[in-house]
Amino acid sequence: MGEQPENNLLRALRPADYALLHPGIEAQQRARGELLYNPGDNVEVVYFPCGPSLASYLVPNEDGQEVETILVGREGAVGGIVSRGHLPAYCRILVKYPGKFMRLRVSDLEVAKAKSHALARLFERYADCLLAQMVQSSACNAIHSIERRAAKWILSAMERTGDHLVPLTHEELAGMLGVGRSYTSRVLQTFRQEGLLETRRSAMLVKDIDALRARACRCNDAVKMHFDTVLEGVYPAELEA
Amino acid sequence: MGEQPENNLLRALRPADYALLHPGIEAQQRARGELLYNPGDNVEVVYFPCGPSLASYLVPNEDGQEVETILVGREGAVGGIVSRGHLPAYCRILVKYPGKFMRLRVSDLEVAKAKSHALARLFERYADCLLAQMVQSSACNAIHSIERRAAKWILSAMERTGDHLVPLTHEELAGMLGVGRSYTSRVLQTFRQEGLLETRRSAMLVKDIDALRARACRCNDAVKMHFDTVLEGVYPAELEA
DNA sequence: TCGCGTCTGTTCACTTGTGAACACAACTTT
DNA sequence: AAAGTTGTGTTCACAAGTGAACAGACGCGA
Repeated sequence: MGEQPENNLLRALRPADYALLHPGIEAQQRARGELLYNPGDNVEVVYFPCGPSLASYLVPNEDGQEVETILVGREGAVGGIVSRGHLPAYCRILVKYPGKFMRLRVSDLEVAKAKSHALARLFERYADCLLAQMVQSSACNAIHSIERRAAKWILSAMERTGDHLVPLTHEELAGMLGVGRSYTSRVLQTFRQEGLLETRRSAMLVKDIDALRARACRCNDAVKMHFDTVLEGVYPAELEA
Repeated sequence: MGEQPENNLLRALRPADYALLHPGIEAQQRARGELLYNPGDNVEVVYFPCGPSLASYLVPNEDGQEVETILVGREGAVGGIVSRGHLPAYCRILVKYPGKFMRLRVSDLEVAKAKSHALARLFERYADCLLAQMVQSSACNAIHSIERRAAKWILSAMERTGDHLVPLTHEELAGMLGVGRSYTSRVLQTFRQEGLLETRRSAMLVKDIDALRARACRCNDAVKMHFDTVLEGVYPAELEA
């Protein structure tokens, strides 16, 4: 595994630091819906989504419903980022968009952090961004309409996978947002009528990104700015988006 | 400052570890509404709320509105918990309930962490709880009614300050939840009619905690369980609540 | 004790979102 | 090609929440 993986955190490492993660780090293919952690699991492995892969944090609710809080793609990683492992996971985390993930034992990562200050700092910075993402998500859920949140969600899925076709049923989207399915369909209908997107079975095809952005809340932008500030000069420039 | 402060994190430290925080750590009195950090500030100081003091994370919105995401009381601390300092703050944090705060430079705390593994572990564990709190808040805002969230908020303020009288205007409560004031008044009216609480000017007096708990969502309990699990045997037993 | 600013209770017309329901379309399996 | 399963579009009666409005209550300062 000498070549650069398509993950911003890993690419931000200098070769010497990246070398510290070998031979423990390895690429894995993960299918849609696959579980990475369940609440209560001991977190012993960290996953780095590569390319278009996406992971999703889900919070189980008392009545069995699950709500998504954040998406993590190539800009980050999941598993022991804050806890540094060996603590029970609070959320369920699953693969929302299938593809390649780099996988590493948390304990190996901690050993590497102890050896390289720069590596440790990078993960601290990312952890701070993760917190920002969650705080923003909390505020967003409190005050933004379903329409704005739906638009935000579609955009962020699209931007991270780099594909205008977002594979997602109305039901799933509704579940992510924690809202009713029929209303989601209605929102999508208005988007469709205004030419923002087309709907396919189990997917939607974004036609007019700018117009869709205008309907979405700005929460993602706020978080992206924090990523830029905190990881400025850490991520290689061409990956900053 | 030899005596034990009324903060769970600090009390969980063995004397030798607590000694590492001296002489940098000092007690301060902070007034209601005082600002601890603004977005973009460099976080150079960590505050430990003592006794009934409360700090609150606020996320500014594009239209100037601010939404609260979490409250932090004697169970925790604010400032550089995850970022470890020298990164710009993402949220505004202010004093929601006045009182004593222990104050320490983040850099001094980091030096102490480097000297004591147990101390470092304690803060890692708390950081993980903080994340859990935020994730839960996000989910809660997405799916729980204003009534349930209002009840939750009042309970958690009450439990942390240990006083049945919660000083808070309807306007403030509405602001915290990110909702309209008039609806908040209506919710409080029904609580009052059912004998759950009485309303005073700029305050509410909780009369029937159990009944109020029944109207609140269980989000706080879920988070509390995580605190118990993660900090089990770390916090002294008598402080675990 | 008077006046003023703030907080409260309540109303009203309106928007947003719910949840169940049902016909139909699109894929899958055999 | 038939049967079954899953997703879609749409309706409907209803619940939850908004935001402006206003009268009056409270408590402070002069």
